[in-house]
Amino acid sequence: MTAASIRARVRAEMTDEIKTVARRHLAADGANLSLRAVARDLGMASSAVYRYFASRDELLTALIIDAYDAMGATAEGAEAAVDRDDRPGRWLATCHAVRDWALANPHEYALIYGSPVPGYRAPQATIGSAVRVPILIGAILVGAADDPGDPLPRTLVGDLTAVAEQVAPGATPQRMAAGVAAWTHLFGAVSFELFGQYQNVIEARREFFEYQMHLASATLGIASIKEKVAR
Amino acid sequence: MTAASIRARVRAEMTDEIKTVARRHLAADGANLSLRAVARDLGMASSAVYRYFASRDELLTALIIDAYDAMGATAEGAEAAVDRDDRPGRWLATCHAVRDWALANPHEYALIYGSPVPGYRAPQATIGSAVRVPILIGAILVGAADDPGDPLPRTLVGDLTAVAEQVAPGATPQRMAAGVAAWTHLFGAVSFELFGQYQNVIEARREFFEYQMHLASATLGIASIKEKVAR
DNA sequence: TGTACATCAGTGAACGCGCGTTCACTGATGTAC
DNA sequence: TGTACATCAGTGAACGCGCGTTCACTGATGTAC
Repeated sequence: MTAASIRARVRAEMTDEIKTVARRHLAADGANLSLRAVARDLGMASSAVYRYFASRDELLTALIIDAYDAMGATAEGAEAAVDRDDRPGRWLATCHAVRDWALANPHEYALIYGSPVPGYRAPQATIGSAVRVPILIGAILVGAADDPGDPLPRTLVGDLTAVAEQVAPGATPQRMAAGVAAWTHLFGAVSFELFGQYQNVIEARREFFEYQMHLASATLGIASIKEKVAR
Repeated sequence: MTAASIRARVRAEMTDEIKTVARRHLAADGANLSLRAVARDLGMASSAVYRYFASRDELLTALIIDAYDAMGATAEGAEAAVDRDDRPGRWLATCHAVRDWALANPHEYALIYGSPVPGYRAPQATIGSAVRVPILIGAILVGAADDPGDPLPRTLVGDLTAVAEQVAPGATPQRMAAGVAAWTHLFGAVSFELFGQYQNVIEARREFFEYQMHLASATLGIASIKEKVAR
């Protein structure tokens, strides 16, 4: 029995090692990652990798799930460290955690938020991990003061009620719309920075990001910390 | 002399044909476009393509410039059709033009706004075309009413003054910051829609996009058409 | 505790394919006199 | 208008490389009695 569990642990370690090397290769090859190159780096025959992953796509899927989970965990940790009543603080902490993780792991970020890999279809299994940051944002906006912005058009109420059920039970559809917009803006900003659109445009990247996410929090309707005091 | 110009025209047509076929291939291969496959589709030897493009990268560059120009031209056309005094209308027309073009040409969009192609570095020559939409947005916000949002931190004034000089001479740094934020949000929204992040989240895509860009225009400080009346 | 068998990790060769780029060449089209 | 030469588009073979996946296999490690 111990023997079996040792075998299992060794197997898990080898699996991790393959993923680690594969992550390194993302930098050079992007999403058209080469199994053979990974095996070469590990000093093993390319066929041996098939003991651990049934195909290249399965390895890619594992990397994608790991990336979502790593980003999600970092964001959750940063957000949890902020006073529960300080919604703007929680929002900004989440934003910075996402951006910091992306800057530290640009190729993994590109894997999950870049252009889709041609010929690759993400399986359902990735969703649970992909949704961690959205859920975090949802939690921040539930129960905040009045709905922000102009009223939500009738055509959108259905969609956003459904989203709220999944991600932020109790949020109004209108605030949920602001949440999805803020989520979109957040990842738009990180992608622009990482994908080079700010080159020769913005130098004070972190400051501009913070200012931008501050503007977004106004749209979210949680801009002022005074809300806390007022209650 | 006519003979020479015929030769030049035939050459230009062949160049276009190669690019057209290459654009078709973007769908299948993404940015790791295959010269040989393009040549095969054209019924010519792969070496013949080298009469027209010195390398695969040069073909890619041509496609990138064309894509920026096509998107820029569409956006300019749509924006020009709106009453000059109607800033929100001009902004929304620009947004919809960008989105419509992206939906109609998803792989070209991915080429210019997706993850960078590994090993490819865009030459300076692309900048002029890349900047057409930013310039359009700049023109919309120049001369609008008061600065929107909270004051711009001192650390950002330099960057945004420089941007304004390039893209919207006369705009204040603070409004320019709102402009860059809106630009970021616009392309963030289009990328999320195209890259599949709204799958099973938002069904009424066009309506949500419009609502989102309407929220963004509030941040831009041009939300209300009343501004026009007030003057 | 010792032995027979089953499981598993890893090998190395092979299949069948694709790629970008170069090079010597042919033949048609243009240019200059 | 006719001829000699230069330019250019396109060919086809070759170089040297890489890829994902399969398959029969060896040898070590575990399991059951």
